[in-house]
Amino acid sequence: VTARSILHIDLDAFFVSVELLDRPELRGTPVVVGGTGQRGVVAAASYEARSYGVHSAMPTVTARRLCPQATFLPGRHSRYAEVSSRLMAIFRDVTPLVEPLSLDEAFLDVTGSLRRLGPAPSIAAALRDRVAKEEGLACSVGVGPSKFIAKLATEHAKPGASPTGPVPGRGVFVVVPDEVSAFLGPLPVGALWGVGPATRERLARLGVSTVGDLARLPVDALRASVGDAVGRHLHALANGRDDRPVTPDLAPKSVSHEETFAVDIRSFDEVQRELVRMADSVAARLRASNLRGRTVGLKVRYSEGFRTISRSSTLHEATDDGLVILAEARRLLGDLDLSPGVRLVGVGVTKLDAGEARQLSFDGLDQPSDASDRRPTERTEANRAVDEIRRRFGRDAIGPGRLANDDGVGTFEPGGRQWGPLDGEDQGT
DNA sequence: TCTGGGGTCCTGCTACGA
DNA sequence: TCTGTCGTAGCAGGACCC
Repeated sequence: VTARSILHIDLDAFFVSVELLDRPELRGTPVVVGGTGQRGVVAAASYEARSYGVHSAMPTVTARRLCPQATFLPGRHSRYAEVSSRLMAIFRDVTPLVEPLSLDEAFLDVTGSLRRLGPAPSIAAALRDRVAKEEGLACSVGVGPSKFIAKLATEHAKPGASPTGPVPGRGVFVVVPDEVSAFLGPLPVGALWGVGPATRERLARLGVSTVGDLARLPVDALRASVGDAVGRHLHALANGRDDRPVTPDLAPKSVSHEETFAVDIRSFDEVQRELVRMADSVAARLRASNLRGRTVGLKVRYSEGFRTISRSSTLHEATDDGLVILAEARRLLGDLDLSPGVRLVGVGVTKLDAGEARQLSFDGLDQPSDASDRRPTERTEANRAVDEIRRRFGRDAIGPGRLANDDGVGTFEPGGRQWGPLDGEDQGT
């Protein structure tokens, strides 16, 4: 078996770097992209902002306290997606085996490209040059014999931040097969993909703090502590075993939309109104991806204790119709007590199937669909028309009647992604 | 204190049929 | 017919990732 050559590419402070392309005057200053309201979190921070202790997932309120002079930007998901698709195209020039992990990260299996393009570290360096030249963006690349080693290697390639300012990174970091154990051994267990605070705490109770400690632990002790599947997986990783292939075109397994409100909601009517918007958004995205889902899920998070509950149920057949999803979400909402104050509501769909071409025969026209009295093919036609109108005139051009104002104008915003709620006064029109 | 949004995967429980 | 067991599916919740 010949060793594989896997690259893991990670764009440096991606969202911020894209913003700087459009606002070069902010270069070299602290910039934070993320929710701008009271309940948002940081999605990305420039290395200048990181020197003040700001990091992603930190509440924006905390970031403002640590670095009040930073420029806070709300984030433009569609712009990042557009740049990301060009980056992925560059990666696919090197190999068709590109597995995007997110907008700013991907695995590349270049094993089959070595004869044509040279050794993996040279491919990595060439890719960095191309991304810099064509997109004006910096990225870091990890090279290793497996996905997991390549990903860890990237951490050693990235820039950093110290209290005195940004620290340049190596750009490319290579771990060759012979060096895997020496590379892994001293790393903290938290460096392993899949070890978060909860698992780290359990491992600490077993006296495990480094990957080397974990590798020496009997697999059965590990399974007893963290569960069967997780235990086996971590034991293999700690011993440098990871044969997961780089898989392009992974099909999505769920589609969801959730929102945290700037101010808690207590009324049933308000929650219902949000459900209309979210079900519409999820359905539109399903149709855009030619998918349909069978299990509908509802998520409600209370402010009190940050407690989250979820309810789900499985339909007789898969759907991409907002009304069907809405009806099920409403049923799941049922008699939940909303009086403590709801900070987040979400609607999602799982158990996805490819939405095969619709049967346009007259079969089944006599039965009403689950959610409305209208006939299924009529609903399909209506949904198609809505999708077409939105494609031509924008997302706000048409939407569920319940979301319209008295004058018939609505802010439907079905698919917009945000990084936290807007400030109260900006929300809802 | 404060903790987004969109995901994946795993676990524990229950119900159910063979 | 009753009882235990096993595999599987559905569901709720949690951990984790970027």
